[in-house]
Amino acid sequence: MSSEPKDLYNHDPFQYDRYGLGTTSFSFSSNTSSIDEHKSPLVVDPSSQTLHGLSPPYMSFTECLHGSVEYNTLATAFGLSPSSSEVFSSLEGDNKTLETTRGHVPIIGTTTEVPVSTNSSESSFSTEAGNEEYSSSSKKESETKGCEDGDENPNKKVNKQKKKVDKRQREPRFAFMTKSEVDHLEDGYRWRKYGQKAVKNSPFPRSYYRCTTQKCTVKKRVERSFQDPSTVITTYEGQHNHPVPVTLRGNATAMLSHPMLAPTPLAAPPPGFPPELLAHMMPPMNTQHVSGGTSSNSFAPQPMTHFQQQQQHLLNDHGLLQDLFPSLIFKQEP
DNA sequence: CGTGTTTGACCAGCGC
DNA sequence: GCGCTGGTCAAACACG
Repeated sequence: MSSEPKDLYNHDPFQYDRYGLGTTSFSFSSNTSSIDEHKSPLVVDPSSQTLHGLSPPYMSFTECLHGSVEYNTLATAFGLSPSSSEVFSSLEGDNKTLETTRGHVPIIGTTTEVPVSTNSSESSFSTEAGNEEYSSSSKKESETKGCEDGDENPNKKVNKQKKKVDKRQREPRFAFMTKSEVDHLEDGYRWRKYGQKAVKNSPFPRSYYRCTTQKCTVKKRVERSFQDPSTVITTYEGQHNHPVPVTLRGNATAMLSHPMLAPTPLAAPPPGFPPELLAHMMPPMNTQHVSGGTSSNSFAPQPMTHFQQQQQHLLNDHGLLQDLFPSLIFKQEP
């Protein structure tokens, strides 16, 4: 952790791991139609302590995942299984570190020690299921529509804001936590910071970023856990509708950053999934140990797009991932 | 000059 | 209704 942030910033997330700084926790959070817009999917961090197995209440879950990132484990993690819910529901009482005033998203699963690097990576997944339709309860949107047709609103700000809001749709959100001294982790995409706000009960501000690619509405929030300042919580919202900018040092990050490289048979993270997370997810994802269990998994089976299939095919055929991450375990073939 | 950051202001939603 | 907070805007600014 004594490395220089600047240096780190210029490296891809995988290198964080190599440098021993990339302990990452993840939290998926697809919006549900029932989720209020203000129910931030932000990870409610059980804190790194939990993730590090220092907190007894969560040990069972961690234990269960520890050393065995079975696919069904992930399935459980993503599947809103009762056990998981129980585990993390307790977090709410214990720790409101990252709980927003408008709501929070419990972490419903964890996985640890994905063999990405020599360092153990510890991850936690969280999701709120479903995201098919945008709840009409979104006041912003409804209002926008209401004002859309006839407004020569003198207030330009309001006008533009409404326009933007009008475009806004229910986007899948997910978050992950990373042990890093760098706030804004390089994930392959180009981001433009459009805001920063002080976070209640936290000395660390929250930064708002937007993908700079035209037509891409993906946003992300970055904040630092005040309980564990070494932990950065990044929340992504939306899906990239474009490839990763090619300028990316030509490394694996660029490829893995591709929005379409995230799909998995069971628990597909939203497209636009950060490579950092993918680095952790890939192995289990490619593992075909899909336990039949969680068919009710609400996070699941996003049908692959044509492009996704192409990418998947490419990876499988040429073993690109294996080449890039020889340390990863791929069980794609029997 | 283009791109990205900073920062104060504004708006909307929620809880009391 | 009011205050608080999250989220966003946009002008000013910085930088290569």
